Amino acid sequence: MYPNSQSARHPAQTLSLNSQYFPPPYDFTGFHHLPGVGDPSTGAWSSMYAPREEYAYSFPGSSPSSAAQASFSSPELSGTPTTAGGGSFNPYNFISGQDLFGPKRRPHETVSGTKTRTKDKYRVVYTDQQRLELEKEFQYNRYITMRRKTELSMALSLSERQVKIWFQNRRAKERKINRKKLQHSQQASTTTPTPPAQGGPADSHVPTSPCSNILADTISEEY
DNA sequence: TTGTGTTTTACGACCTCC
DNA sequence: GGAGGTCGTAAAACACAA
Repeated sequence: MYPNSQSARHPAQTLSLNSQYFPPPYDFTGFHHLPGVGDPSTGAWSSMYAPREEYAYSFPGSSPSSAAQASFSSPELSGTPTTAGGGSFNPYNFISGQDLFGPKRRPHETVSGTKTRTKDKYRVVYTDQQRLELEKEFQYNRYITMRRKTELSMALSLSERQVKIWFQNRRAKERKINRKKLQHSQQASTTTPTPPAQGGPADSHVPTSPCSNILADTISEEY
């Protein structure tokens, strides 16, 4: 259940944060609208793969950041009441009415009679900027450290709990994707006479990164 | 517009580790 | 015992075909 429990618990502590990290182009199929964001050809990702020290958060308004300055035209930023940015991103004030949860769990109320959820909303929709920064961190390290969690929560106006859960959900998403790829590769291997190559297509996206061991262990668990 | 499938937040249950 | 992991799931948000 606990892949690589030795290192996965605090994986970043075993990493050299100054080491270079060149992850592969990432498939942002999960993002509904990220116009101009995430396209390696535009250099929008150029900052996200920098070593952590060079990757200090610098949002528009503080200092230029290519990724952070990407233009957002999604309804989440332009029209949704939960986002007050409207295009001008303020890292500490771009989700009015959000992050009402705080680090501690809020009292629950009954939803639909049986389910308990936090009070104000069943769930909020994170802005593209928030997801982008979370994704950047995820690409750097599948497991966030406490320090980075604190930094991210402050930078993105999310609670640490939200950041933690986002990473949990993100890892679950990756496992799900890997399972699908594995199923497809297995189906292909059963329908075609030629056996699949070692490490199959499901592995092709795994970056060679400081966290590659963790990734390898995590992914190998799936196989 | 509406029905339907998928993705995204958020949680509870249960587990391991320190 | 607390923190944080996975897993399963609920429901909102979203995409898209008809």
